[in-house]
Amino acid sequence: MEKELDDTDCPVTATIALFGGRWKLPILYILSKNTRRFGEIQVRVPSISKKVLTNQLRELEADGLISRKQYKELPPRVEYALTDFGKTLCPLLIDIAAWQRKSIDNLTKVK
Amino acid sequence: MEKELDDTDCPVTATIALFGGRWKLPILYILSKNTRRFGEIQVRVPSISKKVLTNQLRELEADGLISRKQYKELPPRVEYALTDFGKTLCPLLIDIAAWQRKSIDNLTKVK
DNA sequence: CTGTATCCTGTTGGATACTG
DNA sequence: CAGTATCCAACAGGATACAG
Repeated sequence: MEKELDDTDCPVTATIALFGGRWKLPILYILSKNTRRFGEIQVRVPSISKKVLTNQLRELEADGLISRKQYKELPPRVEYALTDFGKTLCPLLIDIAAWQRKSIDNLTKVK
Repeated sequence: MEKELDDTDCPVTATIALFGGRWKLPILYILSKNTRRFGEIQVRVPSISKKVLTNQLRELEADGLISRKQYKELPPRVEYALTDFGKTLCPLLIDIAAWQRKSIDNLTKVK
């Protein structure tokens, strides 16, 4: 009866690896609303540098959560969107946002 | 109509700050099952050092998600448990675990 | 048992400049 | 516009030793 985490500890850890990055959840949330260009994402994630944003996007792409479509134009245009797999996270994003709204008192109280 | 993240981007970020640490979600999950002593947690979170575990526990405590009860015994005993506030995260933990189970194929595929 | 203190290394992330 | 390249500082995290 000491096996209670074999099914959910490692899984939880694996999931965290997907969107545990400091900016990944916000990015996923933004893309859940709209396909967005690089600059649009950057504007919507305050105080993230191009370097870090690039890195986070690459990781999300490598994990199959988002897609990257590059248009061969001048000036260049790149659009990011959730993949079908990434879209399966949307309910979770909504739950997290709902939990936060419910708990905002506690959050601000501690701060 | 460009306000879609004022309500949920920052909130998501704030929530991530609570359990975004690499080990926090596993720790919370473990404590959602049982009150646990320091050593018990350490055994159940593979390859976490005492230093990091201590740090994560302190942060979770500071955020009001877990409580720390120290017994003045020899040898010392310390028990960690979810606070009422921490318990409100349980449904979220369950959702995350459920999502992972549903998506394990994609997860292993990408790896 | 439950930590703290110290040292040390690797990674992360900011600033800046540059490219196609 | 959408990055890449480079340098650098700060912090995270492991190993080890020690303490109450």
